[in-house]
Amino acid sequence: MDSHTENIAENVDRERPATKREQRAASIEALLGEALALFITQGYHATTVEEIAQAAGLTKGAVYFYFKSKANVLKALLDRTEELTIAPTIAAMASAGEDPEDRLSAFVRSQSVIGAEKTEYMLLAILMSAEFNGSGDEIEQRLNELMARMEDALRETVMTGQQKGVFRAEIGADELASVIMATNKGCYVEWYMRGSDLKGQDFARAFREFVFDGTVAR
Amino acid sequence: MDSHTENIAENVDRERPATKREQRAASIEALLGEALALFITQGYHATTVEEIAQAAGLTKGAVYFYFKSKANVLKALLDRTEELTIAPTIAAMASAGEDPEDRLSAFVRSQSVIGAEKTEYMLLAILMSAEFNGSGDEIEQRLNELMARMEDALRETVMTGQQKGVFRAEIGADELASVIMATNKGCYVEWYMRGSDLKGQDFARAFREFVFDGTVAR
Amino acid sequence: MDSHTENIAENVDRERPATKREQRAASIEALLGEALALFITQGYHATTVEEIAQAAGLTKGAVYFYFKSKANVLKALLDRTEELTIAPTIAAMASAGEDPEDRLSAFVRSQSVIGAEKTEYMLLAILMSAEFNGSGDEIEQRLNELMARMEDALRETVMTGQQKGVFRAEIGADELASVIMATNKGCYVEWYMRGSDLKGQDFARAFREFVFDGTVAR
Amino acid sequence: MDSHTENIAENVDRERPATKREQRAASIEALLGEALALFITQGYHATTVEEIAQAAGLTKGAVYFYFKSKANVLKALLDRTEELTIAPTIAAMASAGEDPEDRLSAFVRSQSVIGAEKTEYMLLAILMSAEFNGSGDEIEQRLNELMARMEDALRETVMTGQQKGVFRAEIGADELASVIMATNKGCYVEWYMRGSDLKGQDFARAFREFVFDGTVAR
DNA sequence: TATGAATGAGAGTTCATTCAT
DNA sequence: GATGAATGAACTCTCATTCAT
Repeated sequence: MDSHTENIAENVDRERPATKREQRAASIEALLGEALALFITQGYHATTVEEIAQAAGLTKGAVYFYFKSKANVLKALLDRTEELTIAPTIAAMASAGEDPEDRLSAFVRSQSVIGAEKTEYMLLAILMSAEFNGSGDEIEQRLNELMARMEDALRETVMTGQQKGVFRAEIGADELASVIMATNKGCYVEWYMRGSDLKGQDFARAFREFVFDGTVAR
Repeated sequence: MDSHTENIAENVDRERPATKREQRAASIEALLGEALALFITQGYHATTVEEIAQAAGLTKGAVYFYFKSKANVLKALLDRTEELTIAPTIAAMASAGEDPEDRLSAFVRSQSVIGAEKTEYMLLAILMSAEFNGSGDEIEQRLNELMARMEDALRETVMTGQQKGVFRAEIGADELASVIMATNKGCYVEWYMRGSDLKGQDFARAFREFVFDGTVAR
Repeated sequence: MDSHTENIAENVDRERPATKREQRAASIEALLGEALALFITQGYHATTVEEIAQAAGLTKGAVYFYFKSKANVLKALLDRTEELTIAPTIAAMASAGEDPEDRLSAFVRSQSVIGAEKTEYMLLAILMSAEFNGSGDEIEQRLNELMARMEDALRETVMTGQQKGVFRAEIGADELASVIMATNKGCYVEWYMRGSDLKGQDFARAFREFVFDGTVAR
Repeated sequence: MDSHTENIAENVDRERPATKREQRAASIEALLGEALALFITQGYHATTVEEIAQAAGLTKGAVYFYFKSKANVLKALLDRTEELTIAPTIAAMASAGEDPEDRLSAFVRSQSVIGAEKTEYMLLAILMSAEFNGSGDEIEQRLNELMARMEDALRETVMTGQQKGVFRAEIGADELASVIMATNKGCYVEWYMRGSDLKGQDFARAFREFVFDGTVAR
């Protein structure tokens, strides 16, 4: 229906959208995009609503019109993070079959790809986890749930691998899974902070080898 | 009760220091200690000068009397971080001899020990790096130098190891060193955030194995 | 009772008006009704245009379409207040003849009846007088005129009564009339705020006796 | 100790107080005084913290330094209201003996005197009651308690008088007491809004006669 | 040595209002 | 006839900082 309308009005001006629905979508997209970039580079608290609005070519009021509060902007971004990064990774692991090595491989590959394509969303979850840790905020809870979903899937895979004798068993599953996650998160942050100095292919490969060599029993 | 204690512990009264010099030192110590804990748990920006002062049993004015600014409190803590964590690790690597494996081992052990004993200082450097990243602040510069000293030492060791054929050479030294640092930092943060759920021995060991198995050529 | 009225007014469908004129009238009626209730319970400034609109099942824009401004909504309500409460009371006094006691009685009865039937409109005038007092607003002027009309009629009656020797004369007419008005207003507000705890008949009677016994010479 | 100091430093400058304690007291006094005037003339919500501060020759920050929130400024004023107007009136009634007429007389006289001397505090309670009515605010509760104390004392006196046959008994005690309070409150507001037009002596006398003649049985 | 009063810049948020559709 | 996007001014509140004492 919507696409039909677009087909008719061929050279639709995308900067000043014709319909209200389009305008709404465009504004929300602009605001979320700028907020994502700003939250990552400056942190949530150090970013002002005014900055987000101005970066999107709007005013503060527009942010509150669409999101009601600054916290809701972050929440909307976390919804996307779940959808674009957490869920795909868990799905990739699930569809990799029963073999723990395949699952770990799926995890590592999925995160590698996301790290290349959706870096910012994953980074957001990691950085906000640190910023909101211990705040008692509702967002802290949300972030914990988000990360826990991935960590749970990882821990389960690690345990299965240990039971089957393919993953190193002298270390507790919880601790091993935690170090994997730590490496994963650490690489995201490092890549973000030093990315321009590094070769992406090499960096991603090193990350994968670390996880694999560190986890698989020899 | 209090006076009784005072009578016993002759002139070393730490609660009510006899001399001005001691009082000065005690106040500074209290302020820095509380600031360290608060910066880590809440972040720098989210921590108010008032909170620091109150936690130390003083008032805001005292913070400004001793440190002139909030930023200086952090700088003082970063001085200690360098002294207590960065410098010892670099020294340990230096005194490990020429063998790259020994040096890497020294790095990994040193960080392991620090992770157990001076966690907070190292954590401070890592968390503040994230918080100040891209701020253009003078502190950002200071943090970069701090971390760079450790990363430079690590990169040099990695390069030597690659040249001698003992470290995996198919990945650039810069990228390999970065993943090591990423794992290191990631483990600090993970330990800080989930420490109570994890067995420290296992976690530290997993960290060491990750770094070793991921770095050494097979 | 209400459905009976509807049965008489045959095809007056108030929920989905057939003609635009009817729709217009229905929307205006809904908006004014909700605004009246909200201004009384929350005050003018504490009531938002959005609240009024939502309560009437419309959006903010509709309020501005019909009334141009929030102030105009109040002005429209004050027009009705004059028509439904002030004017009838003055008319009742006028048609009570020349006898001051009859006139006072007409005032007191009229206000008693209005207090039972049109409480909200009279209350609006009283509460808004307090809220806008000293604001320098145009509405303040409007409210002053509204109340002055009633107070003038009352003062004149009091003066006549004093001259004829039927009302107590040791107190100035202005002051006596003011205390009558004060009692009147006070009772409206008290009834509004505590109405559910009180017996209306008794309360209204006490009001009438206060005014009469306090005014008539013994 | 403090008075001793004052005695020594004879011509103490009261505009720029010497000691911090004096400065604190002076600032608080100025802020509360201006807040009282503004809350009465403009209402609580229509008064900004900035206005209060400026009127007292200070800045917004000072208000928050002393009171932590705008609501606390009002609460502090309500404490004074209780102390200066409610409590004295109840005390006057209590010390008037057992005779209901004496008690009513004490109430009416006390309120008359307060109306002349502490008008603003009593007015504050009355106006804020209207403004906060139905807000669900903590302050609403506080105001209800405040007024209830006076109303309870009044109702009890009315009941006793009715039982002894000296007050008119054909009207419920609750309703009679409510009309007395309504008259009382109405007169405060009327006096405040029209005071400059009226003779205070006459107005106060009219108020007293209204209450007495309306209450006492003939 | 340390306090407490006070400031001023700026944050998040609300809301009456406008206007294209 | 009515909507929904967007604005801009104003509001409450926070906080690093200064300074007289």
